[in-house]
Amino acid sequence: MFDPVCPSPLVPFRVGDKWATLILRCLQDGPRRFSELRVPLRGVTAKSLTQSLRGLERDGFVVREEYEGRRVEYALTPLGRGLLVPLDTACEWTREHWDELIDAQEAGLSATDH
Amino acid sequence: MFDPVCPSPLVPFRVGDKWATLILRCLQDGPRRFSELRVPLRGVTAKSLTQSLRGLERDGFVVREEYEGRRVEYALTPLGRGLLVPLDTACEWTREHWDELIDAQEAGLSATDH
DNA sequence: AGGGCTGGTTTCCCATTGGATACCGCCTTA
DNA sequence: TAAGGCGGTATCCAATGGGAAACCAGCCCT
Repeated sequence: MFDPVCPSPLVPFRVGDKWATLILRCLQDGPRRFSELRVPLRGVTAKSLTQSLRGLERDGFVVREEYEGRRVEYALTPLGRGLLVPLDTACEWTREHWDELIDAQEAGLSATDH
Repeated sequence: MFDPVCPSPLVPFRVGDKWATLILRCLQDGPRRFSELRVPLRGVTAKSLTQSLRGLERDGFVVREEYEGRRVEYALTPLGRGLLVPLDTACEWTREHWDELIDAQEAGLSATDH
């Protein structure tokens, strides 16, 4: 899922911007630091990560907590945690219909090639 | 929902491009013609509608059926109909948490104003 | 014969998204 | 004291998304 060559862009569901769902998923097991998020989200630039986090924060899905020193943690709010529920439904549907999705897409693509 | 001043862009869920979910919703009660889709989808240009329909068709969520004369109908495929299920879950979650979403968003906005 | 409707296509243009890169102040550690 | 990690910002740039407007062929109606 976090692999740069993963086909997740094929998934018809998106939440917010490109990285938002992945960030929510990264936070589901507890708060994470900025640099801890950059590891699983391979390929995300600092700018994009900041942008997405600011968006999620502005919309109340994530809180930014600054501790002593420069330590900063991002955590889900109750609202953000709630958002994971329908997101999981969507992910599960996608997994269940993955083969159909791929087949339909390949059929659609080969229909325009010729 | 189809009103041009409707706040649906605030919803954190999107499927495909800007018009895709609305098109799917328009098709849930049966096939519709191109011009029939333009009515409820107020403000959609012919180009955008064509683009979205081609995308949904390419991905196997919608079929384009050309009948005698120039009559053309768009209908959901089984896959497209299935997609409505998790989409409904997402819509319902959004409706249930609408007030929280709005409140959180206003709080987030006023935090940057000052 | 002309005007309108249907189902688009084409062109142009602009705003937004997001990647690459360089840079930054602060802090800890060696 | 220098090096490196942390948590970003600033700048530039290319690709994409999507609206506006013009156009079009084929049909139907009068």
